[in-house]
Amino acid sequence: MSIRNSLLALLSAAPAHGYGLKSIFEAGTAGAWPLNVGQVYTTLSRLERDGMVEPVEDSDDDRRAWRITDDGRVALAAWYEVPVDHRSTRDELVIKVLVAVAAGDVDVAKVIQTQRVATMERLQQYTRHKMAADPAVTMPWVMLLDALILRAEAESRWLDRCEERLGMAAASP
Amino acid sequence: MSIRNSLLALLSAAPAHGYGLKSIFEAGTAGAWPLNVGQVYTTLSRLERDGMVEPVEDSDDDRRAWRITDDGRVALAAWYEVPVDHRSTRDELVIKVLVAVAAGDVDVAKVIQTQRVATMERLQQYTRHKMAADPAVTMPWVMLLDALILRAEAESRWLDRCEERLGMAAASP
DNA sequence: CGACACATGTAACACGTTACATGATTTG
DNA sequence: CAAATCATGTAACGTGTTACATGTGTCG
Repeated sequence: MSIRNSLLALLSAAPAHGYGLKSIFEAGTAGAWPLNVGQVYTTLSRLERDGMVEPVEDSDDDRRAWRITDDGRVALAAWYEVPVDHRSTRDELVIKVLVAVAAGDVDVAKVIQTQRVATMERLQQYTRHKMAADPAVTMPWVMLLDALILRAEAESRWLDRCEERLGMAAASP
Repeated sequence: MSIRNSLLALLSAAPAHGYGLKSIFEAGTAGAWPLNVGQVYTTLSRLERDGMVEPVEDSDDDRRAWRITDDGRVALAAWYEVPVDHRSTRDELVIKVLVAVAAGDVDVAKVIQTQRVATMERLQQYTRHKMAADPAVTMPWVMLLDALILRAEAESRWLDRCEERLGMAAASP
């Protein structure tokens, strides 16, 4: 629902047309998540179907502009008010490790090691980016980097802890 | 693809039937992500269509057991070998905050505050669970708790940092 | 006997993703 | 003029999710 709600959010500030929404979304998320234009149009159709947006008629323009409806604003407010809950989001790394343990026939230590190497490499990349970035750097870009760094650090710590726990379990039956 | 790959992973250890896979998956992920049985059957059909699994014929049993194929093992190995990359996964919280900033007409501080309250509450819950859990507690359950705690801590720190940055930006144009 | 776990499956739909077709406008 | 950007849209498909229909076995 992230894209759906994002479009709604961007339209709440001002009406816009499909292509514009793509640009605003990508700029606002620092280009981290490229958005296929086609998806914007399909998502807008679905939002219209659900009464969340409506076309703005303007005979002088062959582009189709969209406006958020009152129902749309209600849905948007709900998105902002209800906190994100990670328990309900399946985390692929956690699943991968837990399932590897459950399966029993997998070299979990190797999986953890592979992941950690990648995570640490990325962590260095992010840090380098942040250093290189002058204070004049854009807001979304820094905020995104912060998020990636903190997440990578947490992940690295989790991997360490998993290794410990699995080592202990292997030592004592 | 998490469920798809998880089923493949569980079948790599031993053949199993649909209902059994549901149970093993849920036990292996500490009940955190309940799996609708129907989904197991649809996913198995798709895996069969793609040549990843095949039915085990056994006339003595009216249940349908499944076995992983060689192609399935190749796909599974790829899953284990390719590290998870968070840059490609859209993080709903990050999107929400960045989009709120981009939209301009949203009380971002309030969104951050709401999220932080929820995050801190959950953090306490997790910690309590961990304390209550005797050392005899199951492996997947502790590993999952570790993951949730570390993620919540990282999230809380990120929210703090966002608040700071936004405060600074508001102070100096 | 009734409730619950075991067991299989289908139908319908949600969102997300890519590829494709098509054309106007801008800019080097 | 050619290439890039702006601009709209459709078709087809992928995974995930829920609701529904249906039946057997077991245990208190």
